[in-house]
Amino acid sequence: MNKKEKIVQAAIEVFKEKGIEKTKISDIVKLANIAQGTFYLYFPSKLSVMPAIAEIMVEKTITAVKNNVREDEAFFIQMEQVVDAVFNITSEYREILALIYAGLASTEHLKEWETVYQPFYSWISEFLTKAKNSGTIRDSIHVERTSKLFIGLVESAAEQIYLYDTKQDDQANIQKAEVLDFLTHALNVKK
Amino acid sequence: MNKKEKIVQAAIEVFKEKGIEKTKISDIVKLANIAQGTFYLYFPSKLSVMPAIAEIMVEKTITAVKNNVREDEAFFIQMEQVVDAVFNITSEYREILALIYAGLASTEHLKEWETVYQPFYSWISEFLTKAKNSGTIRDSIHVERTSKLFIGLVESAAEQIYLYDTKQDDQANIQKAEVLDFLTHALNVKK
Amino acid sequence: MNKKEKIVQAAIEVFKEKGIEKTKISDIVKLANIAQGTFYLYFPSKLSVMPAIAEIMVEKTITAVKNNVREDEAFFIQMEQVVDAVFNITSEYREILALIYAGLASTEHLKEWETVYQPFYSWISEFLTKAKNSGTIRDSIHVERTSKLFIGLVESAAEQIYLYDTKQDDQANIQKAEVLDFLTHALNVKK
Amino acid sequence: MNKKEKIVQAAIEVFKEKGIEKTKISDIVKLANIAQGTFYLYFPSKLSVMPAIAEIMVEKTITAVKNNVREDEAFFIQMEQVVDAVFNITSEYREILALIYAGLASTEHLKEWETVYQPFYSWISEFLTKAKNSGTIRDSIHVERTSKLFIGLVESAAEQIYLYDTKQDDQANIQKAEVLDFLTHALNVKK
DNA sequence: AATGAATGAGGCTTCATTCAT
DNA sequence: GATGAATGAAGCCTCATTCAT
Repeated sequence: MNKKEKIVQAAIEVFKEKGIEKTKISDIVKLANIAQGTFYLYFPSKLSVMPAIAEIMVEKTITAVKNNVREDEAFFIQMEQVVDAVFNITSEYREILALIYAGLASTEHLKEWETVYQPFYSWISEFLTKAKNSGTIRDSIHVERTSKLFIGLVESAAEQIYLYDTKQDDQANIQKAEVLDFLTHALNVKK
Repeated sequence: MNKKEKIVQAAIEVFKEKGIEKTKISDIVKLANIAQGTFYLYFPSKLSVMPAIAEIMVEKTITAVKNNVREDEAFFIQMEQVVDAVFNITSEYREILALIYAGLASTEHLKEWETVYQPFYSWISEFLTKAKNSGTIRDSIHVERTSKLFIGLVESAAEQIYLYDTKQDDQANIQKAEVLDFLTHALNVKK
Repeated sequence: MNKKEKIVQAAIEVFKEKGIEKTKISDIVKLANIAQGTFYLYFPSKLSVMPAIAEIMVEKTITAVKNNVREDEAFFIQMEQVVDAVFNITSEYREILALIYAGLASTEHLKEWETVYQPFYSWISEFLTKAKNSGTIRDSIHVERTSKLFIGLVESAAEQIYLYDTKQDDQANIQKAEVLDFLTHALNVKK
Repeated sequence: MNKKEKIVQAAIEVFKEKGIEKTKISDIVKLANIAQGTFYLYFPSKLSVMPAIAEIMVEKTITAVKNNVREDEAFFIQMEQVVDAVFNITSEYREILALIYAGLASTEHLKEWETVYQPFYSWISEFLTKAKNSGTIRDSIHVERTSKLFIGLVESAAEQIYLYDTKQDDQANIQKAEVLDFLTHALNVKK
């Protein structure tokens, strides 16, 4: 692994562990096993690592979704699998997700966010397009715009559970079911 | 205005201007026109001001929603008015909202978030309950849980436009229409 | 003594001792017996102390000259006393003088130099005016401009001895005599 | 051009641009278009380049003086030509001259200064010797010592104009005339 | 000889926090 | 309660120097 990747990986770990505010650059380089000065060859500041981290997280999310969705299943089941995957990722990486919002929000990197998310939007768009073409969801769906609402809804639902709630698990299942039901109606899914 | 309020107002301004990470307590006290030491009589740290800010913002949101919704209108129209209000608030206070997420996320104050949001959830819950009782939306709706999805959906949609997008206005209207349509189906709204 | 003066005095000492390049701000504050952070309440950097030091040095020079010149002596003798005073100051504070040149030269403070020197120019101007009025020096002398040449000549002569030469003392006396002779002719001094 | 010369030339440029204190070795090698490590094959430190620069400047000065002085002119005219040449050099290279003083002053290289200047002193000595032998200047002149005063006077006069003054040109001519007059009397020049 | 990525010691600077007034 | 000058711990960041290629 090259030094830049090492830094990003280490930053993810440390941010997760201590939070952004309390993370020192010395923590990152220690974990990355490189010299303090080397950090500055690749990033000008602690926060400038955030977009790189965000990119990786979106990649992870897309990969998880792809891996979780069975090609041969019905749309409704696949939708459930998407929701499951997003909930799982949110659960596993909630600290990092929270800090991505924080990190991107507290800097000028905000504008990069949409770009980073684009591949996920695209995947969901195509997912919806197929269902729309096969008549599984209502024909009035605008797939691009709905893909953003879809992701926004599922992620905010997952965050409500994992980021802000202390309780979990059973709550998560209820919330998932609710989201699915909500989506089923919203998209007018034929089962 | 008493000193505590002065601090909160100044903190909102400065956070908005410079972001949380880069805001110094000295910036806040300078704008609040009080002495450095006075800050510590009211708050133990920079981030401990966040819940107070969040509270104000949720109050603003609820007030805006209440003021925007006409009692005598049909549910569908009212729903549109709710969406409008949330979009407006998000547009007007997007920096502060972003920093609230950032500020709460980057601290231990996260758990206070749900508490702070509770009044808004309650209001939407009641709003849905009335519609459910009058048969305007499908009977299978679980009002408490759906209120959270409802708010999560609308806010994430608004954020997609105002926080991350550069373009606006026309985009906003399209997004609003999309959200309404999405909700109409999700809730099975009878017009 | 207030903190600012303390810093200037300490800076003179430390610069003298270690040179500018090798002086750390921590050295200055240690000697001034103040906290590291206090330094920055008064000066933004190590070099920004230089003009304050230069001012003090010019003051010292003027004082030394004034104290060394006997009111009741002939102009030629007084001129000798002036040269003596400048040579003495240069000898005693050669490191500081060298670093003033260095410090002012290596920054943007260069322009302040003339302002700082003005009082010395004025004193010599008046000194020459009296001699000119009493017919002791040639009438064609332009006192303001000549005062600058006078000081430039004497100081560069003194620097040649004390700043750059390793040998001293006997050299100094020869140089002084030479300067005096040079000036005597330049000004056409009647003894 | 070999690497060593490249370094010296680049150092002159960068020192001129940013001042000594703020110049990094990385700046020099960047401009010299060589690798960081290569610098150390030729110089042990940033300041050790200074004597090489000083030498070049003195060479430039002597060359300028030699080129400007017409063999067949009267001493007084030649003296004017010397003053002109020194003023011109000071005007053209004032930043470098300032940094030479600064650079040599702030190190242990100070002692090398006199050595570097020796050729210029020698040239002026000989210049004065000829005038003395031909009876053009007073017989009491000690040529070696006077050469140093001569140079010191003219350079300090030029520096007062070009290093520290903002105004120029017309000022320069007045100052030159004053210096000439001063010297004429000091040396008792017969026209 | 030349390179330039990597190093890490150490100086710079900030800024939360204190406390005498 | 209010003040704000002073503090100094702590982290940032630079940049001279090295060394494997």
